[in-house]
Amino acid sequence: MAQAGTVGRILDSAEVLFADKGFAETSLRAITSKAGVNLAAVNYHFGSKEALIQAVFERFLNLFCARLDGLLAELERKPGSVTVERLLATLSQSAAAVQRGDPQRVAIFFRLSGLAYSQAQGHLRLFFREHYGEVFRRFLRQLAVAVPDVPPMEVFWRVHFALGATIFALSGMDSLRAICRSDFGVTLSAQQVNDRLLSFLAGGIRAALPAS
Amino acid sequence: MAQAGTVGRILDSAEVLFADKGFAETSLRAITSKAGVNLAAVNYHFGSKEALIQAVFERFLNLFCARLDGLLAELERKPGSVTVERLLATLSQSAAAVQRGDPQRVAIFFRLSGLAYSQAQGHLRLFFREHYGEVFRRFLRQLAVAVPDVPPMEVFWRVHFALGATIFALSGMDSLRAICRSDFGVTLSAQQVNDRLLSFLAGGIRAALPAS
DNA sequence: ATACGTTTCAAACGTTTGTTTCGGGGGGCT
DNA sequence: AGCCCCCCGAAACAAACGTTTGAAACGTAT
Repeated sequence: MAQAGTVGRILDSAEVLFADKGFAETSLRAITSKAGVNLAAVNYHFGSKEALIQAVFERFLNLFCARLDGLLAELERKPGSVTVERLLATLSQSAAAVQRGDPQRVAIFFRLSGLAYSQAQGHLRLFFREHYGEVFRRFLRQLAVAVPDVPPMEVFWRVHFALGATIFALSGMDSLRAICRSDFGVTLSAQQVNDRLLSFLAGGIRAALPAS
Repeated sequence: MAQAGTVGRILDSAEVLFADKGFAETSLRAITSKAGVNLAAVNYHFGSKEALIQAVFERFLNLFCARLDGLLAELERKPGSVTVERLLATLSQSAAAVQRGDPQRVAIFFRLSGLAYSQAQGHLRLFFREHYGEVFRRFLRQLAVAVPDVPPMEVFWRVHFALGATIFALSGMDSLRAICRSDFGVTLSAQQVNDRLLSFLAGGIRAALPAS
């Protein structure tokens, strides 16, 4: 992590600090001193703090979406066998693609997503839709095929519900596991939490439609 | 909203601005000028900005938990008929208790919850557990009864997954409804979104257990 | 009317923030 | 060599922030 150039070191430090404290609560001085670079380097290489935040996201999302796009393309070549579980597992695999050696980066990725999702008032939501909306719609399309009993619009809503459950659960997984240990005396691995989450999501996506 | 005393006006303005821009991005000057009070009033009445944030939450959570506690007590008096759907509806009703005349306050409540959950890494979770853990465990106990096939620890995890889905879906409901309108040409009411969410959650909570 | 505790007000405080400036190298090119 | 372009570094910048201050205004009980 310390070998890369100035730009890489800034990104590495920024993503950790952002995930830890939030965007506004992390100063450029904290980032640059952790990265061991000059304060002015951020504005020189990225232009502004906002642009740095966006760059951090881009590095994650490019990895995630590239992997997801490839896996979806594979699945499209063998239709008929796409199930909800397999599609959800595809998302898991894609998320794992962001770790780049450090397994903790998956957690960082989800925490950043949670931050962005709740701050969505501003530029990040538009940015996401503009740059990665295509992959997202591709996923939505395949999922609609996997659950033919659920109308596309219902699938849309359920995917967003699932997104919320995922981001929320995984961004706070550490504290949840601690509570689970103290309340039930059981320590779950990240993989076990992931399995439970996927079961929950699959059940929700396949649930009976509301009365209305 | 402008009739109440200084303390009330500060709280009213603060919750709107916080929900709109986040905690760090909202200055005390913005709050006090919107409330029409002096800047120093916040530190005089609340002590600090952080204490103000906490006070905003307490006002919401007291309403929510009081209502939830009452409804759960009612349900406990007629056991045997408690279903997942009824328990989830109980939560909906409790959330509606925070609106205090203004229906928009429910959305504010959820947006604040989303912000707090993603911003404070577990700290708010601890605060919540300390102050309102009793009500929460009461709910958990009843839910475990309603789904006897799901072990209590699994219920614990699923409730937190459900919490995430709820907070994130409802805190961004406005933009989601806009996307739904543009993608499907359908405008859903808040009630319709709520019904869909509850179906999803019930399906997730009752889902088949993971293989493990 | 006087005295008292509470609340409000304008002003200033000290810090921290993101950003900018300017000077100095280092390596490749003509 | 000289020139150019890219990168780094220390310092300074103005603005915004949360917080504090001390005095004025208030209602109320003596």
